[in-house]
Amino acid sequence: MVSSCTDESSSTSESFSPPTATATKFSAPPLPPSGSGGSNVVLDSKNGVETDSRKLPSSKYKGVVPQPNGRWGAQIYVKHQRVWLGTFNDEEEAAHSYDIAARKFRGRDAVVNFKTFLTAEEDDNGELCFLEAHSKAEIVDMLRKHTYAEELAQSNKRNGANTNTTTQNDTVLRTREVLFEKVVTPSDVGKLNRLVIPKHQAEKHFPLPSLSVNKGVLINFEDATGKVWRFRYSYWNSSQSYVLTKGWSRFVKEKNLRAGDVVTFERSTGSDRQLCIGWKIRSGLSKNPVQVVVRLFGVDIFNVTSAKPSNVVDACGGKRSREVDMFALRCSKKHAIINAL
DNA sequence: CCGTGTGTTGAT
DNA sequence: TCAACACACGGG
Repeated sequence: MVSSCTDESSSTSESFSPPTATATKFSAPPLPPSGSGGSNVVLDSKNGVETDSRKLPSSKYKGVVPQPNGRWGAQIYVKHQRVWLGTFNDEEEAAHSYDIAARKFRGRDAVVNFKTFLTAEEDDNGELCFLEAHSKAEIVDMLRKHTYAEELAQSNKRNGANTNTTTQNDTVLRTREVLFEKVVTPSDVGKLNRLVIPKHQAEKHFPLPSLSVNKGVLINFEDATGKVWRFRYSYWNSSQSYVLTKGWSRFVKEKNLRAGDVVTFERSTGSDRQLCIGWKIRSGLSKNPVQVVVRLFGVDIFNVTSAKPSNVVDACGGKRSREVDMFALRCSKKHAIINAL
């Protein structure tokens, strides 16, 4: 079940910026009175040592931290930054959430609290694919909202119901007609948060209803992972150009698009005629050589051009691999690295 | 008012 | 990376 996911661990930087929500639905916890209040000091009967009761009990689980109200928080560190995974009533629940995140962020070999669920081959596959099929941000969001189990179950349910094909290989069956491609410019991936669509292509494939010319319309595009991207599409009189605006920068960020990369606009040939969007690293500069550009914090460190014929590095809707970042992780000072190179 | 989750620090 | 700790912030 190779499915469409290529990139080993996939994904890069994503924004995990859920609103500072409160405990979300779930069952209201019958909280123990625990030290929400006073600054009492308790005497430990065994050794007569003073123990401050305010001190929170540490968890035996990795990635789990105590909360002042007796609940447990889960967190994982990625690229020197903490990613908050939510708060939970049970220590174990928090630990499990950490495990899931660890697998998503660090792959199947991640060190986790409960080895159990990551050994099986068959049963586990469903979860592996599920993890593959969702972005890190989505997984984190599910964990924080305590909806992971539910969504996983639903996903499995869907797959189980469809006996017609293999597991998740509908992406293989789904054929797409390429409408056009664009080599993105620096400004397409810059701070302008817009992608200019060549006029000819725009008018040919994305005609704007005359009424909407000014306000623009929202268009959904599905990427190779099945994720749907919604962009505002409109015409800018000032520059007399068609552009994708709102939502575009998210795509650039998640896919880590760089100037020179190619964005592909496709349309499903199926009955749904779903619009799709794909991307590849650099265009076939010259026919075939594969170009491996190693970038560190946006700086091209080196640039290997192999003799291998296989054309463009297709990102498969996944995300640009980040070997370099893996390396970078080990160093604390960005500039130190750059200078060192 | 209360809990979450961030800011921060020090240790591994 | 990681957990401990303090507490600012935001929801109710």
